[in-house]
This record gives sequence, C-alpha cells and structure tokens, in this order.
Amino acid sequence: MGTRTEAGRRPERKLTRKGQETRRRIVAAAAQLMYERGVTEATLEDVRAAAGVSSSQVYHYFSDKQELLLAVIEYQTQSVLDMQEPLFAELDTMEGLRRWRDALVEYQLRLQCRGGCPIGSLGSEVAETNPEARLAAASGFVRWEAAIRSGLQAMHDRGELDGDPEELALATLAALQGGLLLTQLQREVRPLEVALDAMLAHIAAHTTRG
Amino acid sequence: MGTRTEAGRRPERKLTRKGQETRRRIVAAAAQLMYERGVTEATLEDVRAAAGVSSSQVYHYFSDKQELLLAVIEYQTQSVLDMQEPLFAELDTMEGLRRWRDALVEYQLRLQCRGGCPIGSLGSEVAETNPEARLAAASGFVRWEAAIRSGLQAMHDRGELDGDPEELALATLAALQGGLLLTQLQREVRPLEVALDAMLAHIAAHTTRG
DNA sequence: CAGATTTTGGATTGGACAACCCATTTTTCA
DNA sequence: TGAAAAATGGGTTGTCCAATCCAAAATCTG
Repeated sequence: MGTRTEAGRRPERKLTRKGQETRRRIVAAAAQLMYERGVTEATLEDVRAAAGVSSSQVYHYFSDKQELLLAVIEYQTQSVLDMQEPLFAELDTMEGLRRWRDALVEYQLRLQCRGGCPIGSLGSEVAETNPEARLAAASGFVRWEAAIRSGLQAMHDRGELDGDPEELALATLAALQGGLLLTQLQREVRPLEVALDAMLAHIAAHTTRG
Repeated sequence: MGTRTEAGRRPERKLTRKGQETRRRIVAAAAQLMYERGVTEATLEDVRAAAGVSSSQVYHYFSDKQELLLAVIEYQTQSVLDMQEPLFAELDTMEGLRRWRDALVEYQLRLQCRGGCPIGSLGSEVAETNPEARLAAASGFVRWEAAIRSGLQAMHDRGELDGDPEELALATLAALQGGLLLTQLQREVRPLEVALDAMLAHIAAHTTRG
C-alpha cells in the first residue's frame, strides 16, 4: 500500500443489488476494524472474516487495500455527519450548541471514551504516508466544519453573533478534535467536556444576548 | 507486538558510555522514523540502518519493538517539553501566552505543516491497541498540561485571572492538539492559528485587565 | 594484564499478510 | 431460456519484517 498516485482506481462497475450489498458489508466491516485497531493492524483477512466473504470478494470490489481505505474514510465521514445531522439544524442558538455538546459527550461516555474520532484517527494515521487518504480525511473535516459554520452563520445573519463564523467554526472543530484525542488517551470524558465548554463560552461571549 | 502486559521489561543493565551512546542513537533514529511514517511503517530494519547499527544491537538494547516504542514516547515527550521550556516560564502573562502561540505557529510553518504533534500522533496510533503506550502518551500530555497550568495558576494567584486555571490549561492543550491535527491534514497553518487565538481570547476575556 | 562482561556483526528463521489465480455458481437481460 | 456478466470459494505465492542465533571484537574491572 503506501503512496500510490492514481493507478488502480477501479472503473465504475455495474453492480447487482447483491453486489452492492456485499460491497457495503465489506466497507462496514473494514470501517469497524480500522476504527478499533487502526488501518495497518486491520488485516484484509480480518475484514474478510468479519464481512463473511471470501478473499476474492474483497479484491473483486476493491483493487487493493488503499482503495478500500479510501472507501472507509468516505463511509466514516458520512456516518459521523449523519449521526449529528439532527443536531446540526439547531446549531444556530446557544441552546442548540449546548445540546450538540451534550450529545457528543454522551456518545463518548457510551463508548467508554474509546476510539476517538473516526475521521481524526484515520487521518492522523495516514497523514504522512498516504497523500490521497490524507486529502480524503481533510475533505471530511471541511464538510464537518461547514455544518458547524452554517449554524453560526445563521446566528450572525440574525445579528445575534459578532465574530467571524468561519473562524469560530474552525476553532470549535479543533477544540472538539483535541478534546476527543485527550479523552481517548486518558479514558475519561473530562477533556472533551472542558474543551467544548471553553469554546462555547467563547462563542457565548460574542452573542448579543450573551 | 500489540498488547503485551508486563513481560520483556528489560532489567536495568549496566551500560558503558559507548553503550549509552548507541542506545541513544537508536532511540533518536526510531523517534524520527516513527514521527515521519508512524509506528507500524517504521521497520526495525529502517531504524537499524538510520542509526548505523547492526540488527543485534537493537535487540541488545531493547527486548522488542514495544520497548523501543515506549522509549521513543518518553524521548518525544522530553523533546517537546524541552523545546518549549524557555516559553513556559512566561506563560503567566498574555504577552507570554502570545509569544508561545507565535512560536508554535512558526514551528509548524517551518515544518511545512507536516508531522503534527509527536506525542499526539503516536498516541492516536497506539491508543486502541497498546494500553501501555497509550498510558505513556497520556502521561506526556499530563506533563504538558501541567506546564501550561503553572503559568495560568500564577496569573490567577496574582489576581489577574478569574476562571479555573486547570480547566483553561486543559482546554488550551486540547485546542492546540486539534489545531495541530487539522493543520497537519490540511497542510496549512490556519487551523492552528485560529484554534489558539480563540483560546487565548477566551483566557484574555477572563483577565482583570482584559 | 587477564578474565569477565559488554558490545557488535551478519546471517537466519518463522510467521504474517497483501495480492493473485482459476474454477464454480449465481444473477442478469436480451 | 440461454449466453454473457457478475459474484463467490478457497488455495497459492512472494515479500516483508520481527525476532533469534552464533560468534567475534571491544571494553571494563579486579
């Protein structure tokens, strides 16, 4: 695997319903395993077994591990955004921001502070050895940031927030990522809570009805 | 490698001056390679070659790759703290905090935003598969956080800061880590700048001479 | 200086894993 | 319904790498 520029990109193939389902199962299994163990420790043999397919299926749907990895990053980005989607719509009030914060903390508690951020963990692992995967993770974060910014922008447009929504959104995402990393390493949720609370307080200080 | 509970801990051996120097060279080479490529992609053959030693030396000084990894985490923690040490002493004023912020940004620029945080990257990679290494990285962060807290505590003790220095230090470290991760993935320094600026503004808002 | 200990060299082994192959079965669709 | 395409099964291969071994050289210490 490692650095691969362009070759091996699978051409759009015609997939039957069954084929799509099998492909999906492989990606989901790979995502789970890469999340639990990291990319390099998740072997294709593990993926194969977890997905309940034979070795040739994996290579039938993906030209190599790299291509599977890219699919996993895409899949995790979508999962992370989907999970938060109901909360994103309400990020245009301090109450909504606090509910979002609470949900993130709750979720980490449920996971016993394991795993960290699916995008962040993958991104960190591949950043220096795999340019394509790095860009995929970066683009996941761009989408995430845009969702946060959208709420802050709405507050700003209503005249309830002064301060740059772009910068506040980026800073909030950074605080979240750093909080998740420290939480993952310390196995306690406090770093995430404190990081998000500080950033929300910072935002609140810029609201007109502060 | 992977999960190893206790066995293989090298008993304190008597090292000659030459032996100490060789050991140091191995750790430094391993630290560099693991920083550039990650733990799993840095093979002992690479380390061996980079350190200019033979394969048996590596196993003479470390019982296995796991033990070398732990030494590397220790080494990187010390490096990161040593590098900032002159700045830590001045974290008890807003000017000192800003100089610290500027130095971190400068440093990332010099690295072309590559590599991220030496502790954070290692920690993220090993967090879910290697409890001992996870704890080592976590303890590195504890020391880092303590250094930041010490400055804020001094401000607090002088009555120039209200707000919990512990929480502010932890939130600042989280913002820094998140900023570094996003900077590493996007290959631009803005996320780090914005994240640190937001946190410093948050701290400034709690100073009496705000 | 001599015996013991530490340090070094290079070759080897055993296992793991990504990637490939061919044959067989199932599904599609004309 | 029958030929083409897609999906599946499982074995194989070649490489890479952590870890081990057997000496030999350098260094320490009494």
